[in-house]
Amino acid sequence: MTEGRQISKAVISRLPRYYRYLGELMEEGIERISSNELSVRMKVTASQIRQDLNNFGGFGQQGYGYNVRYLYDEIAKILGIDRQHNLIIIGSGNLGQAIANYTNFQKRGFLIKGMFDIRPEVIGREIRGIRVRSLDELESFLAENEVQIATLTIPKTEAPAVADRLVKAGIKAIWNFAHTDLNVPDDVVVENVHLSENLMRLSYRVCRLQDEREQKERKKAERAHKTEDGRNGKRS
Amino acid sequence: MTEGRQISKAVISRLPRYYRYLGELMEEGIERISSNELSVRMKVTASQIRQDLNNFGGFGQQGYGYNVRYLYDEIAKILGIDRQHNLIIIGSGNLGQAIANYTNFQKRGFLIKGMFDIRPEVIGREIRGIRVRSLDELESFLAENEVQIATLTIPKTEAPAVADRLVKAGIKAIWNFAHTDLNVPDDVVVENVHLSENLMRLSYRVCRLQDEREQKERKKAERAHKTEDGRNGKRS
DNA sequence: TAGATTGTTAATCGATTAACAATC
DNA sequence: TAGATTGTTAATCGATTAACAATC
Repeated sequence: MTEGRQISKAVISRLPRYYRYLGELMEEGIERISSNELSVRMKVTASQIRQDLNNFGGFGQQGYGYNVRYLYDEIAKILGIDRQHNLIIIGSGNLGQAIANYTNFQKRGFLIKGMFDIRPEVIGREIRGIRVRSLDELESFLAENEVQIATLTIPKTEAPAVADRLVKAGIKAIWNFAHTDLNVPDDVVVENVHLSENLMRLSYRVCRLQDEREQKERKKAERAHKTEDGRNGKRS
Repeated sequence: MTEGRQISKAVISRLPRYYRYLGELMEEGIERISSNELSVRMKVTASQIRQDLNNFGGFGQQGYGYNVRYLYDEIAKILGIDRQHNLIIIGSGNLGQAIANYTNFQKRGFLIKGMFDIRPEVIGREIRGIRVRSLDELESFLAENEVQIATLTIPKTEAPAVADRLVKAGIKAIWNFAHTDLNVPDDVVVENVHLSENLMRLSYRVCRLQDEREQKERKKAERAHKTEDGRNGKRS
């Protein structure tokens, strides 16, 4: 991995997708692939693939292409999913449970060490063998357990205060599902999953497509109308 | 709204965030705001805000700024969240339930018309007053009900086949939570929420920050070592 | 060796920021 | 009117694509 200059955010956000496709190739038993073949599958340019990968070093071989397994492992290293990440989930509602139940995360080295909630009726319950603790225990738990990542699946009203507590307790990263932005120091990573914003983008695109369809139909109707006129009036 | 040329994806993806901040301003009772004030709150440049908004027309007024309420409503129109969107949820697991239970979506005009599953033990259950139907009923349900959007909260193995059925049944948009890409015709919108990819980006950033910290400490240790040498050896 | 395909430089394209005239 | 702030053009910056020499 070439040290030094910053790698652009756009490149990073594409890496997990490369990783996913390489995983699928491995499942298909494909051992090598050229940037061109991969570009067809992924619907991106071969140039972009080569450019992206060369940010981290030469993983390919001229005249051969890329070794699928090797590239897969290298990307895992870059993304840090070869290491173990300990995480806690704050908010044991449906979303928190969905994450706790998604076994692929544990497979990728993301280990759920604890779950927290403020609702008395859920505290003490077990979800996939993880006990739901009272949020009061947050600080003492973090003092005793090494945890890097906190998942925030709580209402937006509670999120900023909890985020502050997490930062004070030394958490390194927050995976934020609350519908609000969090203010944290520079050395704390926040990755937002704003589902409602995602749904609005979907809405925009649906509406634009609908508008297009309607416009097309209007034009069609207009043309039909003109032909009608032509029939009744004079023809050139 | 100025018709014509395509608006860039980057602009669209920022609109929901503007919308969120404008909503908060309204709650605070703020009636007008300048691009500069807003830029401070949102941590973007004022130039970008003005440039973004002017893609859709002049919503502001020189010497005054923007009327919060007016801008809020205009963005809602652009995003199409002033209209009603009917949706179904396919997969009634934790993630599907989380979406069904998130009342803000209904508030924004996204109405959940039905839920579907293949697991016999959940079919017939009610979630927030919505009955979980067998996936076998999908086509007949869509024939009888006007539904634009389908939310896919099912395993990646099932997703492509279900997506095909949805497209055939005339669905206009898929909100895809399955960890796979879907192949659909051009006139069907897909918005992906790939949580595992999001988590990998988080992992990358955590690791880079950790590496930085470690490097700093190493340098510090080196410096300390040199000083040590200096003490024992000669000083200039 | 010849053919294939990478790694990398150069060219293009698009998005962001700066600047300022228009105007409320 | 003077001051403020937009709308918009121009300048800069960054990301994507094309091209090709290097090399397996």
